[in-house]
Amino acid sequence: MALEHALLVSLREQPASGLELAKRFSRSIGYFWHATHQQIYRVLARMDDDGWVTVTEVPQTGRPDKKVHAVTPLGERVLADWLATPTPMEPLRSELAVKMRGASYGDRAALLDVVRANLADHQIRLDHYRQLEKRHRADRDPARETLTDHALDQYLVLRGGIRIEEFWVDWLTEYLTAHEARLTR
Amino acid sequence: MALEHALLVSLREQPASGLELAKRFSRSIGYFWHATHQQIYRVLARMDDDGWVTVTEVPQTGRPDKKVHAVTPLGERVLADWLATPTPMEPLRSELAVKMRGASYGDRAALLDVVRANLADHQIRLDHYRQLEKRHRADRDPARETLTDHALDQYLVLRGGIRIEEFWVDWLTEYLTAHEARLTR
DNA sequence: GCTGTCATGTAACAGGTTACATGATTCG
DNA sequence: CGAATCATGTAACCTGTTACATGACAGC
Repeated sequence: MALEHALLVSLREQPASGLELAKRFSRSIGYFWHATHQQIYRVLARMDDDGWVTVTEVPQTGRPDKKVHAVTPLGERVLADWLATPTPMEPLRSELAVKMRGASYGDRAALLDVVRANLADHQIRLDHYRQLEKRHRADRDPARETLTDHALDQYLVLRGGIRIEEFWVDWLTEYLTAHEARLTR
Repeated sequence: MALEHALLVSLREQPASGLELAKRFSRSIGYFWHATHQQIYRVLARMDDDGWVTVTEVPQTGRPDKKVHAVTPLGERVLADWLATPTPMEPLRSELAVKMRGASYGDRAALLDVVRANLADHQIRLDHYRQLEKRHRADRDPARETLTDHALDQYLVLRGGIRIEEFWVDWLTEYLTAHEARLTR
């Protein structure tokens, strides 16, 4: 039950419509959380019912009205409480890892191709995140002390995104290297 | 829909009862996949219906009978097909990361404690995995060429477990260090 | 005219979690 | 005698995914 809270974080940064939230979730927050618009609409409706957010219909020219959601004082309290409660350690869940482990029960060459495709995807995403980091440094350096606490948090979460993609690139490379060494023997 | 396939991998390594599988999932395979016994029983029943596994009741002395599941030729084909199909890149989903990002909307000191607790958990798990790796090396080194392909896969997935825990330890340490530096300023 | 974007939603289903239930045996 | 372990399961619920639906405007 964390999508609610992820939405609260995003809405406290900036009130938004359902679709705007969905777009944010494929960017920054999306380093570590993902949600489709259908899911977001459903949860937003519940949050409105529970009084965590208020909804304001904003008319627009040349496009449909949008419903802008903003966090209420109750929502702020709910978020603050959640932030202070311990989070149990979450295990990574990876289909690819299961495939790598079971490789000998199928066509290994085909599986190595699957791994290569995933490696390429992670490499692209890593490059993208590194671009973002570069832009961030160009904006702020060398006056790092001027960062607000929240901007520092955003930066550090981006660092996490970079690190997780480095994990994938390094690990998948290790896997491929070990098996390619065998094939040529 | 990957629990089925994870179970097939585990059952090809060694036929097992539901509870035995649940235990394995909190160990080796569990580096990257987790499942409770309730879920495993439900999925095993479906796999039996679909003819992917056969069930043999094995009487035991002094404890309840167990139902040992073994993979059928059909199950083997299903597994091999699955192994050769591409896996889309899976985003990491982390509640802790959302909290770190939203830290400024709550009590930051409390959140840093939450992060510290998670760091300690990951450190313990990393130490455990490193022990396993050490044991593995002691068993096999320096005759690494004698490893079967499957044993190599098992080792490389353990390497992934080590790498992911290193990711957590390094990243959470970076986060704490950056914020602790602020507090003492 | 077709495709894409903005914007909101419904419905059905699949997957995963939590709580509860049963019954025997072993260990302190 | 009580607690823990082995072993299997049911039921209710929550979360997340996929497919489908609507309607208007913008750009090629």
